Amino acid sequence: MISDRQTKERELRKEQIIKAALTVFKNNGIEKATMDEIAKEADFGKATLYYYFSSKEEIFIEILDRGWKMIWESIEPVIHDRDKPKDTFIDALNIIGSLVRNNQSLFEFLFTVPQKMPSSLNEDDHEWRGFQRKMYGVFQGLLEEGMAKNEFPQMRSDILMRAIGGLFHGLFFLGNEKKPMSRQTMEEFITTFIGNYGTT
Amino acid sequence: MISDRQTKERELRKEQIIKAALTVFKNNGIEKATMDEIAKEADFGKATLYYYFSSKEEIFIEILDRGWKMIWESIEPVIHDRDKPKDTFIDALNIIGSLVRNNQSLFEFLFTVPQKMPSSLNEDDHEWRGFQRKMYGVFQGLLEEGMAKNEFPQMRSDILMRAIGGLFHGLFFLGNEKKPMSRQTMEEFITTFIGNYGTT
DNA sequence: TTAATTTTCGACTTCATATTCGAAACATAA
DNA sequence: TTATGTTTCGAATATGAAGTCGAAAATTAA
Repeated sequence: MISDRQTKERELRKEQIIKAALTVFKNNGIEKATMDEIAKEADFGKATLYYYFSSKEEIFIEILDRGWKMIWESIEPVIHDRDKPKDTFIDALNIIGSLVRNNQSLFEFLFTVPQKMPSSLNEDDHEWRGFQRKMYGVFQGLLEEGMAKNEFPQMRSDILMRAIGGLFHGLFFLGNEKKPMSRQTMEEFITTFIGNYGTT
Repeated sequence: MISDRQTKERELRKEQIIKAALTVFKNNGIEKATMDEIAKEADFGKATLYYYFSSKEEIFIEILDRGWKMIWESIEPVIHDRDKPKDTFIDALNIIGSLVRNNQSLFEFLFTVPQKMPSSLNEDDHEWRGFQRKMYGVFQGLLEEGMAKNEFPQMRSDILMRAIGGLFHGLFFLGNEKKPMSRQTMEEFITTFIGNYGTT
């Protein structure tokens, strides 16, 4: 018999573990994010982690699923405005920028860990993959529509995507100082690099 | 007594091992780049690898040292022309682009592995670090001089560096198709993104 | 040809870390 | 209070990969 409250408490404990995992990741880097470390940080015994998650990977997957879902739900409301694709594009980028700013270590995890972990994390059939794909699709669509309207330079949209993706990544995650990039600075960059063509 | 020929043969075998390491890295990803795999690929016994290199890390360091040295020596001849910083900047980028195009997997290693491997690879006192630092210094210097001459947008040069670094990285190493980026496409991007200000 | 030197090797050891086990502590319902 | 279910845990096990060992094979010098 599992009461409502118990379910909630479990949820809370899972949350606690996830948070600890991210803390360890932030403080010690992904390589030191061992189950022992996470357990210590979460203030649980190691075996308890396995009571809540069936594996280390499942913890990571849960973080990815939640994170990408959050990203998707944050941009979803603005992306249907297809009137001025470039503005919409920049709006969406800005939204993601704010998210990153508010929780740098979560997003560093979302954006960089899958590369580093070639385990089954990257298999195509995870929920988060779907959100990621949808997001890329939307951005690329906006680029294409924007090009059609001459709001962007005429280039192969997939390559342009890569370039912008790299740019964004560089802005937020490269370099030593892990200070969050201010909205203003980011907008400056975005408009400088991709905002100098056509209308507006 | 070690003859000249013997020394050369040793060098050759080291080369062979390094090559195998890169092949394994390319085919199976960094995580599967185990000593066993590398040995199999190089067609040596595992212990033989340790006859030539004192550790796995030493193999990686040797790759990094050679690679960054190559990069440095390739751009060194052009970077002293401080007349038109932007042109010099783009020349240097193009040179690196050609190198990457000729040996994608080597440069993927050079540019992405250190991030993924937090071991002592990243300690400051490796030869390759010196070359890397010099290269960044040169690029950043060119950006600053270029800004002074209004050839680049006015921005914090360190952040602009990150952005361009990310952009370059995205162009060559993001996305699925690992086809090399053509020189033409790359130049288009570079000029589109950073070549639209001031003189020419 | 033989002795010394150099090179090669697979089996073994070591080590770090994920995962499991079984028992205890705790909570809940009767 | 007792029986049943839930949660916790540290100690043990399993696994995978780096690195070592001592002997054998190959090469060289005499």
